[in-house]
Amino acid sequence: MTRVSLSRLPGERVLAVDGGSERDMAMADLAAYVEAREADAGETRWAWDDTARWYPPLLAAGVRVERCHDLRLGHHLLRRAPAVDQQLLEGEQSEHWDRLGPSAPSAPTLFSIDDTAEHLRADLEDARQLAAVAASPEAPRLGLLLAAESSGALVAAEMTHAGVPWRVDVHERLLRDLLGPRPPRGARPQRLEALVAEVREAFEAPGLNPDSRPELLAALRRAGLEVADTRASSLRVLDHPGIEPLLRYKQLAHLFSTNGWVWIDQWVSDGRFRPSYQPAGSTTGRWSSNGGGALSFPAQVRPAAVADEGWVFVVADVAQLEPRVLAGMSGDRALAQAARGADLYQGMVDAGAVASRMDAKLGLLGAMYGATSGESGRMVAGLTRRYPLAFGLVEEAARAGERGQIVRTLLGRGSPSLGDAWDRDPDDPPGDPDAQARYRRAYGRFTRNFVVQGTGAEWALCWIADLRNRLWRLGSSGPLDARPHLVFFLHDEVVVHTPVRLASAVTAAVTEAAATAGGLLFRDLAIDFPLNISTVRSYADAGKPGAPESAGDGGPRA
DNA sequence: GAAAAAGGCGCC
DNA sequence: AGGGCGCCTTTTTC
Repeated sequence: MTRVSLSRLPGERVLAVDGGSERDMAMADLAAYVEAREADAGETRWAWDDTARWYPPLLAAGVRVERCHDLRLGHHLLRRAPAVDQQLLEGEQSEHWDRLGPSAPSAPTLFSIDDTAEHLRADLEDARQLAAVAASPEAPRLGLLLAAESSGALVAAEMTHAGVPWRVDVHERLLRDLLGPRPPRGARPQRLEALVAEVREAFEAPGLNPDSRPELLAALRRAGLEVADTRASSLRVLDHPGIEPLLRYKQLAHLFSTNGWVWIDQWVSDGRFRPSYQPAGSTTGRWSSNGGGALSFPAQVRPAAVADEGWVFVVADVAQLEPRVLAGMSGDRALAQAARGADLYQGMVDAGAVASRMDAKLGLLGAMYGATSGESGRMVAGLTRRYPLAFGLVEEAARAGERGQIVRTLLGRGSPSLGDAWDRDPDDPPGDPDAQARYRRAYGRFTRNFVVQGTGAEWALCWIADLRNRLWRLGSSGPLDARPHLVFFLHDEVVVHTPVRLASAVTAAVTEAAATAGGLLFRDLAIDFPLNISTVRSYADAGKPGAPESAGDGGPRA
């Protein structure tokens, strides 16, 4: 494996450092240089400051990169990793790496807005990170985590580049059916306007703006309805003729503002929905999204995600990812046994641990989220005796958090400190013992969930990293644009866009990648990660039993 | 008048 | 007194 670090130099130039040799080239020659090295051996690992800055222009030039080391992600991760000697990360320019945030998705990628990032020496930081990992007692796990994180960054850039196939005509028909024709800028669609009229009439409140909470609350109270807030769940239980149109209004208004015509204009181009992903954007290591709303891909508009002609989606999600991860990381063989099979909760019932599936779910979710009362809290107590290792692990993580200690994921990602979380709530001074105790308990719930959610994110990273490699090999005989590729990923779910003839091979690849991820994380303790997999023409049809590729997309096709 | 906060909803 | 996010609108704050 050859490591080549790439640094940006002033004046549109790039410095490539390969072992002892340095090469200074024009930015315009970069794609050809990278392509040549990739074609040559495929044994190069590129080390660069930020995949989101380097990779999109390479992809645009038709260059695919096999593997990389994302120094920004690596630095951020190692800085918070308890098993890393922090002194090894310090040195020339290290404070710049400390300050490096994610690059803006819309920023021009070839021209930096951040001057300091322009002069960062990637080779210096790369050497520090390698030394820091090598010196750690957890070097193998940290190495795996950095590799997975960097692969994830490649996946993110590739998914934005490829985009989710999007039928604007299907989406617009859906909007028209529900809302009416597209209204002029600033106006409500016909159907919404009609519902507003209904609501105003029912509450005898002419001029009421249902989007205004104070106005709406006042109108509800005038009608004799005692309600503390205007949430749909609070309104649903009320008995008044105005409630039904109001709920309908809220639902459609949300569709209109969040995934309406404006959203199409902004996020769909050339028949592709291109959200922006931010790997490790959440402190637990989960991805976040800073454009397009990839984290809430509403079911309402999924019918518009339709595979190209002759192509299909293979959609896969993991059943009960986090409980399975908890079984693996705690080494709880009883819970691992319950996880053998498609339904972990049913496995717990079959083992006689709980009376019903619902109890099993309540207990496990309560343990992972920190429920203290109610049905969920009671189930936790009973299940702790049955699964002491698994429940003990999250309990210990919560105690550590309450003591103000850092916790870590299986591969070594550290949680943010209690102090770092303070600044979210600056008017909550440490002086008030009551407030402080509340805050510590809240932090304990966070650390409790952190270890499971974070390790779940690590499993998912390993999954998509391995899947990416498998998909590439699957399509190696065909031309670039005929290869199966990932188009969407969200925590425990993937969508692969593939030519029909490769769909069954993709299904196998997704399954094998899940097994690989489990093996990487949990080694000897075998944990099952069963997938729900559908092959569909439209994303909306995924997960429906007995909805094969023949299921329609609603579109007019021959 | 712009920025920040808050309420609400969507996803896992 | 259940974790993590983003985004939209209105309201509040500076």
